[in-house]
Amino acid sequence: MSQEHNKQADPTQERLLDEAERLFADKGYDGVSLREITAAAGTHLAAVNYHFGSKENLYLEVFRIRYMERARKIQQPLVDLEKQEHFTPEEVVRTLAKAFLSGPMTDEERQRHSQLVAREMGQQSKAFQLVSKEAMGPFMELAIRLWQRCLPQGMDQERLKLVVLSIFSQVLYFNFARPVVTLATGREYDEEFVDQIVEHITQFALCGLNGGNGK
Amino acid sequence: MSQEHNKQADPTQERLLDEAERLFADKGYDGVSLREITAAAGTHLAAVNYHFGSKENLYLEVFRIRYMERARKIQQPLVDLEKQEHFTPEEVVRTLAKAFLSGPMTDEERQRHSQLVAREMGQQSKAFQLVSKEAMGPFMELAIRLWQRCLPQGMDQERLKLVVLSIFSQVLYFNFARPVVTLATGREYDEEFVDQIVEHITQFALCGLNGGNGK
DNA sequence: TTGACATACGAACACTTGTTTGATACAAAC
DNA sequence: GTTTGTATCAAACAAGTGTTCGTATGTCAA
Repeated sequence: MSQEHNKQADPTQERLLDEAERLFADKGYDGVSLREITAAAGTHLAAVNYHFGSKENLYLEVFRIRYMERARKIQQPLVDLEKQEHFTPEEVVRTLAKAFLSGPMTDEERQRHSQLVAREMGQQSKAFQLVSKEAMGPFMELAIRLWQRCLPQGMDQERLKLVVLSIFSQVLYFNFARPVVTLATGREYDEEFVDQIVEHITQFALCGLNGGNGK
Repeated sequence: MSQEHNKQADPTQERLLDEAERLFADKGYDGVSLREITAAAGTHLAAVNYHFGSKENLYLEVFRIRYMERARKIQQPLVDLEKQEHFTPEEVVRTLAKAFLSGPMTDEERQRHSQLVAREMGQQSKAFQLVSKEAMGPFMELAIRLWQRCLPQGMDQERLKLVVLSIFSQVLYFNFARPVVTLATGREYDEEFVDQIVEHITQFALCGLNGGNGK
């Protein structure tokens, strides 16, 4: 029945990674059991240790594979922007905000992405080291390069780093702390509201960039 | 030996709340066991169920008592500011940022405060409902009232809410995601750096307030 | 002394946790 | 056919989980 003689379309490993990511993002590492994950993936308990060795390694693989793949997708628009000859600071900020808040992924994926990383930001775990080295570090350097190229006046790198962190804190927050945002504003995360948030962050950061420099 | 015949100076309940808060902030609800907490508090396992009924209720009491007490302390400077006759938007922002980042509490307390609430922001738990209703809601209304009084031009409440959320995201992030900030900037959280962060957030937000409005 | 009450503590409870083992099925290679 | 390797699954493992129970200890009032 199958097109080819090789493995089926959606092998156990993939299903395990999918369900593990979903549940880890929802409840955190300690909040999910392997039985819950394997049941959701439609397989048996021992499959985790067979395919991934341990629970901790399954968690890390979620970051190495699923998380990093999305991180690259998110950075892509900024990578493309760098290839252009001219661009404005406003374009950089808006591209950045859009990439995190209304990029090509589904809404659920974006939320997962932020939830996963937000859980790791507070402590220095292996997952945190991976993310900060492979995703956040390069991302930060890229953003700084872009602004240093297009800002009319030079701005010292130290202040630029704080700016990047401020923007990053906002896109992260508006993604993962949705219950707070919804409660505070009374707005659901429909397309209109997300566009509004992107515009808000863009203006907010842009003024911070220009105004702070002028002072 | 004791001064009085009543309870000792630091009763079991208090020690339990202290250690529970510290460990919950560090490892999250599911990451800590009652045995770990009771051992740290120098008492026995059954003490938790005797004094608090259950693990979940101990967790909630940490928020009801320890967290809320600090939340009031943090809001106090803004409450005081509201009593004054005149103040500038810049004062509001700086007071707000200072309250969260360099207030009267110890540095460790501030970190705990942010870690605890950051863990709850993603989901709609009982602790989240408590915090958002008793602390974040009033805090947000207070900040909006202050700005509406002192901003030269009126600003619609909807945009003001987004501004408050943006500022809040930054103070939260710079407190609880310290590993990221330290890694990105190479700076430790000494007094000088904290002052720098406060100043950064102040300028950043202030420009966002004025600039965004003029557009 | 007697009784009542709050607190402290050890031991056990029933249950869940991550991990391991051994058996089974199935396909490809020799 | 035999062997080899991969994948699946049930069952059990030891360790850890939150909770409960019974009892001891101390203090204060009658």
